[in-house]
Amino acid sequence: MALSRINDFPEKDVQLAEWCKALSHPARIEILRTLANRGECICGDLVLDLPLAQSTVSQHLKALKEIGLVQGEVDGPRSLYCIDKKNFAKFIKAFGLFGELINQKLNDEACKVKL
Amino acid sequence: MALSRINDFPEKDVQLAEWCKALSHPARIEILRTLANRGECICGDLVLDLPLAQSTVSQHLKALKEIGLVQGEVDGPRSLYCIDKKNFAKFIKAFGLFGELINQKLNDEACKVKL
DNA sequence: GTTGCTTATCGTATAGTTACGATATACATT
DNA sequence: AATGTATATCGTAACTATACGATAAGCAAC
Repeated sequence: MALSRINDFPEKDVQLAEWCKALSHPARIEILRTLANRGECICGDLVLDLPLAQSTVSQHLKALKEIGLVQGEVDGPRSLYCIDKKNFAKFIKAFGLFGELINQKLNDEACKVKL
Repeated sequence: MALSRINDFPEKDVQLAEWCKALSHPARIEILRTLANRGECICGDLVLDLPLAQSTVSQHLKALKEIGLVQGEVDGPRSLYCIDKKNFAKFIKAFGLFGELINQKLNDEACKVKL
């Protein structure tokens, strides 16, 4: 790259883009859904659920943790994960506002282009 | 990669992941918002709006078109773009179902892990 | 037909993502 | 202390994304 231009964009949009990137792989979607269904999971539970190697699942968990959508805690020899409710709610809200805004405009003003 | 495992995941999740990937860059978020606000745009309008070169904007538009969130049409020497309302609505709906499901579970069953 | 304008595509460089196996680390249990 | 279990991290490979400039392609207007 010539250099990333990410920081030339509004912070709010950068944040929404990052959250969406967290959902841009089906494994991470599955992980979040499983964590929601079970309340909490150890890494090994998720490995059984997913068609991926243990190290790969651990990597996806790390990504979700860094983005802030899950929390992790050491529990003896295991690691216990759960969804970070507060940040997840922020994400849902930000996405909702974006979607609402667009849907509203699309209703007001029909798209004139036909392909 | 050892080989992509994307197709070992449920089609529904792969689709949602792809739509989210479309929003995983702030330029594409901006493009969608601008298209919604103005109803339609030519590529050059978007280039003025964004801190990116013309070829880069064209690339982002191509990506959005391939994913199905925007439509494009040739208009003389220009290209006219607008949001693909139908697919955008599908995306919003799929995302909403995912978010709802998770929020519901998070309310039922508090996350026990604290970090 | 030539000029000018707009956009797409090509070539390319760099950075980031996804995936795995192997290994290290950390704790429990014997 | 030694062994076993669970997970994180390292090393690595392949692929994908981001970005730009340069060029090609398409159309309008002269």
